[in-house]
Amino acid sequence: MTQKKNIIPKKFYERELHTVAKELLGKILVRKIGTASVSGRIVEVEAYDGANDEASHSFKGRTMRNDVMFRGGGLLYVYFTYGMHFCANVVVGKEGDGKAVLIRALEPLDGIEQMARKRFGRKNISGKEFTNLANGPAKLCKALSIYKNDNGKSLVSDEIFIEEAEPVPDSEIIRTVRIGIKKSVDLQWRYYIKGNRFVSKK
DNA sequence: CCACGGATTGGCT
DNA sequence: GCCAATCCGTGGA
Repeated sequence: MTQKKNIIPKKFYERELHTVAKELLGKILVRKIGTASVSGRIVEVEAYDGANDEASHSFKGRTMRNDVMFRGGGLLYVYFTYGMHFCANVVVGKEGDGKAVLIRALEPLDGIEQMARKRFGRKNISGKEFTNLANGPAKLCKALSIYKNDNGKSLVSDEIFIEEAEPVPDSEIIRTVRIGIKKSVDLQWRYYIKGNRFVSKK
């Protein structure tokens, strides 16, 4: 099938930060690489707010690095960290807001052999390696070939987009503190699907 | 199973 | 200079 799928429209991303974060759970992130398609179900996210959130890249205002976060909902914000990793965010809200949702983990769906090659250099992998394909923010970027040149791209496009899917009921969503930050550590702005094998950390 | 530290670049003080 | 929205290998319990 080369038919257009149900790509989530820009309006979805322009709503309230935590509403968008929770509703992103269960949706499908799709990356087209040539004629191939690589995709995964979003199972873990974190919200970052420009205001009252010291852990957010946007907290201290607009700079060259975080500019995409301020351009309004529906864009991909990719940042480079620890000298070697990329992480992908969905920009949320209106122009000037500086809000985004970090995609922290995917359940691999299509293009699993492609992901395996990107992550481990071969197409045949163990069960443990399968669990490890995209269960972290930098791992999923490597699996989907998301790099710095993808920063600022529209998610309402043919190349990289998020597909509609059945919403995950509130009873299946765990809300807890974010991972790997040293500021605003008490905000419970991390959301993940209860019991999912591909969540990075319980 | 868990804890720890090295890798390695670029943005900001 | 400092240190980061991370990952992986190593070493010990």
